[in-house]
Formats: sequence, structure tokens, C-alpha cells
Amino acid sequence: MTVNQIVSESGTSKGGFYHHFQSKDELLYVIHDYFISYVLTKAKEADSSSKKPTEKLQKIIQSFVKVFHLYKPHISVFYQESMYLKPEYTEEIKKKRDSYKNLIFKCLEEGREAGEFRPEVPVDITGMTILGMVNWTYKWYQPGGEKTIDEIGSIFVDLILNSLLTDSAKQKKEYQKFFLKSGLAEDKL
Amino acid sequence: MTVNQIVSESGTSKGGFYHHFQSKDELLYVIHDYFISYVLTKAKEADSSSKKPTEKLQKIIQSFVKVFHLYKPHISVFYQESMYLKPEYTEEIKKKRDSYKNLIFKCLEEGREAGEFRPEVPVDITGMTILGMVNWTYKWYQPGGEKTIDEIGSIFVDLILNSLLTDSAKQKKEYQKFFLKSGLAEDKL
DNA sequence: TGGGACAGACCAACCAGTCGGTCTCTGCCT
DNA sequence: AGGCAGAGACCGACTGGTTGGTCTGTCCCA
Repeated sequence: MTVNQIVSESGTSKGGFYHHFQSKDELLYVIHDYFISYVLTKAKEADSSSKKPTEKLQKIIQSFVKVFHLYKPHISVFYQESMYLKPEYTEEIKKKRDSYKNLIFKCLEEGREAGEFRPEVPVDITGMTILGMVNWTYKWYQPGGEKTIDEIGSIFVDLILNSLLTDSAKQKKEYQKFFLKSGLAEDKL
Repeated sequence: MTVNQIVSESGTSKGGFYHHFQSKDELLYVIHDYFISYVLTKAKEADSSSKKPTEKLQKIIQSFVKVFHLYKPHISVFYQESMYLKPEYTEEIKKKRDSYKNLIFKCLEEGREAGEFRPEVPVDITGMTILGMVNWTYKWYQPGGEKTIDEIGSIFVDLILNSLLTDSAKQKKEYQKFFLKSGLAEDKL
């Protein structure tokens, strides 16, 4: 996407564009900030809303998935254009992405220490797994598709918790709501 | 990466480059073919090597992860530059990536029908989850890092099978080797 | 009347791709 | 054997088009 395309499709002009942004890179930075702020806020809320790592993780994942619904255009543009960002901006962006990553890692570590998450699965790989599976949704998620974003989020939560929780934690009544129902009614896949 | 950089860093010339490739896009296509051929071959081998979906899935994931070790430079270049590929090449590439995706989906479907995989988790989302978590490794995997690629593969397999297998399938003796040991020896994370 | 919001012609840099030319190896004719 | 022709490998100056960014100027409101 060139600056000329941007200004023509948004109905302004080169002059107007560079009146508001120092450079094309700054626009990309602003776009990134738009959605990273959302997930960071939501993750911090989740972190302070409860003391149970399992609950926190569920909330983090659900809001993480939701961002791909709310800001799909922003995210697509970011991943398409971010390769050629100038170092000054990449650094700032990396900081925010790192602090998000660390929130997830911290939550996984807490769950492990609380004895709810299986101790034999390493926190770092699990963290990158979550980031990978959720971030990848920008490649295939279609708003208005057969599954809503909340349904997709619930499936992700089910998958992650089923592989993370210890057998005893899985039995807890208050966590049953995080698992997909395996009722008689077959899923209409 | 410009053509000028490519030829200077590889010690040839513009003329030499365009003698071997029709265009810069063709080079990218060749690079992609290099590693997609590997995973496709391995996945087909896995598919015909056994009748048990669980075993097949384990082999597919393990070889899928391994490609990021064997061809990391190829894969990084591909994801960095593939945005601006001309349609003719994107189509060809998409075909191969789709056939890989379909192998995974088929395997998941078979496991579901065989009663080994939980029927309540949808095949399509699970498939995209696997593709996402594995494909994302190109962003963080470092050859020579603290975990080998086979260890990472085993962790992925453990996570996926733990969330996919039914309780009864998890008990099967021949599948125990796919799970991380939860021995007394604490993981040195 | 002066300053912020915007317009759009313009520019320098850069890029993929071209094209005329050189160098070298091979095989064939004498 | 020696020379020669021609094909393929490779070179790099050049080009046409595109890009991010600038600059002069206009409009409008306080």
C-alpha cells in the first residue's frame, strides 16, 4: 500500500497526510498501537481481576482472540507492512509486544506454581504456542463466517486448558464452563 | 531484500541472476518449493505409514516442526517477501499449501471418526490451531537454543494430543510415548 | 491578518528488469 | 593438432516507472 493509494482511498491529499503524520512509518506505528493497547489493557484487567491463573488465562485468551474481530483491518495492515519499518519504530513496537508476552508467561508460571498447570510442560514453549495459534487467526478468520469470534475463543480455551491443566484441576467444578460440551448433540461441524 | 543486495551478497551480478531466474518472484517461488516439498513428502509418508490417526498426526507434527530447523532461512525469506508476489505465483504456492492443510484436516477427521479424538472439538479450528502454533515458530525458534527442534516437536505433540485425545484413547499404552514424562525430576525450565 | 488544515505539483532515490557485450568451454572441420 | 564457430554463462551500465517525502501556495476561521 503506497502513500498515494492511502491518500486517494481516504479522500485526502499528500499534503494532508504529511500534516498529520511525520512519515508512513508513523502511521503504521499508530495503527499498531491501536490494537496492541486493546489487548494489553484487557490482559492487565484479567491479571488483576482474579487470583486463579486458569481464570486469568481464559480471559486473556478470549480477549486476545477478540482483537482479531475488532481490529482485523489494523492487524492485517500491520503484518503486511511491518517488515520494512525503520528501527526506531520497531523498537517501540517490540517493547509493547514483549510486555504482552510477559503477561502471558507470568500467568503460565503462576498456574504452574499453583499446581493447576502440568509441571512437565515448559512455560516458554507453551507461551509461544498460545501466541502462535492466536496470532495466526489473522490469516484465516472471516468476520461473519460460520463461527463467531467468541466461539473460536472458547475452542482455543478448551484446547489450551485441556493440554495444560492437571487431571485434578480439570475436575474442579468451577472450571467445567471452560470446556466444550460433549453432549449427545453432535457438533454441526 | 532487493535484487542488487541479493546479487552482491551472493557474489554474482544482475546479468547472472536474470540468466537463472525469470524474475525475482520466480526465485521466491523456488525458495518456497524447497521447504514445502519437504513437509509435503513427510506428511504423505506419515499418512501412508500407519492407519492410526494419532500416530500419523504425531509424525506430521514432528516433521512439520523440523522443517523450521532445516530450512529456517528459506522460510524467513518467504514470509518476509511473499506479500508482494504476483498472482500467478501465489496461486501455485497456495495449491501446495492447501494440499498440506488438507492432509492435516483429513488426519483430524479420521481420528474423530475412529473415536480417538474428542468429537466436540471442530476439525477446522483444530487444524488452523496446529498450522498456527507450528508456523509461528519461525518467529522465535533459534537453532542452537536451549531446546532442540525435536524437543520442541515433542512438546507440541504433547499439547495437541492432550487436548485432542479422548480419555480412553489417552490410556492406551502405545500412545504413552507421545506424552512428556511427568516424573519426579523437575523440568529444568 | 496570521496560523493551522489541507492541496497537489514536484523531486530525488530507488528498484526490477534489460541489453549489448565479454569470456570460456566444447565440438567439429581441416 | 590447431583453429574456429557458436552457444551458454555471466557482467554491469542503463532505463522506465514508482515511491516516500517536500515545498509552495490556497483556503478558512479566529
